[in-house]
Amino acid sequence: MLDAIDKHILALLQRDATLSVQSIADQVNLTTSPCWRRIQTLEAEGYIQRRVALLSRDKLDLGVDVFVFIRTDQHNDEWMNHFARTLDALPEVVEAYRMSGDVDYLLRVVVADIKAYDRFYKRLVSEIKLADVSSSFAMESMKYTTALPL
Amino acid sequence: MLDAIDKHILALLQRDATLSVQSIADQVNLTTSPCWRRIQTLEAEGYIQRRVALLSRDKLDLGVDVFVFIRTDQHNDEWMNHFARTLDALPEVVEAYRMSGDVDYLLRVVVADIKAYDRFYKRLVSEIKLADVSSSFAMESMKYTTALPL
DNA sequence: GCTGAAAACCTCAGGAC
DNA sequence: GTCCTGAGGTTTTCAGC
Repeated sequence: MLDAIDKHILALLQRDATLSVQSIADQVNLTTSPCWRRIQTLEAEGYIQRRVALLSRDKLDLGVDVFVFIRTDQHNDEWMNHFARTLDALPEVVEAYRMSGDVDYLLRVVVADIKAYDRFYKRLVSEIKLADVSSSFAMESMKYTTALPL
Repeated sequence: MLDAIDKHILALLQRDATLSVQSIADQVNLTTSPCWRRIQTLEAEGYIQRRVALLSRDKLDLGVDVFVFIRTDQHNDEWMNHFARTLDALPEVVEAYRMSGDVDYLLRVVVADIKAYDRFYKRLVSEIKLADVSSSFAMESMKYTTALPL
């Protein structure tokens, strides 16, 4: 299990992975050696999965979020595997969830504009058999964080 | 504007920010100096926003995603600012969008279990006046990536 | 724009307490 | 756990193409 210092280290790293071991050590009141050892352990045990760069949606002209609500009448394994592989292969799909309730799947899709979404949509429905697809556009992203609540 | 090499560099970094300048340079067929300069420029111009560590949902016992669909009858600036600040202050809210269509806002909330969601829900509705809130639980996360389609 | 090399810096691992 | 040390690697700068 994690103690308060480990949690503190994780909280710092999930906000900024460029922090040097030195500055993390300072902030959690440790010297570099034990702090470095803790980070190694957290990485080895899988608490830290990866370190990534977050890019600018604006700069890259990918300003549109579309939520796609999917209903299907297919529930066999073969179809589900095909569906999962198709989603993996589509880079515009940044999130996909199997849902409870009346909607079977929920996707978040990132595209440049409505035309780009239309192209994506056509490709999606051509590759998978879906009973019902409805799309909802986000007007504004108010919050987006990769930081988990610790 | 970005050339193919810049895009390639961004694609590599958004998958793995631990890559050394050396190894990126190799993969895009440059030497370290120009590659390093490009990365600096990409950072300075805001293409690269930040570098973060992604933590394990499983390890941290935060396995549940809840989508919260919100309708409101308040549409004035004051209410919206209060709403935005409240969402910012709630770490369980990892994403929030203002939507088109019949739902006004869509949140993704990360919690440990249903009880934790109930606590979050009570806090949310106690802090903001909302006309209608409906929650939908994800059974399974099929895809989650921070990588943008380039 | 690029190359190549040198300097500065930090990480990483070890030993002593 | 701290403190210190040093090797090794990485980042960064600089002259030259």
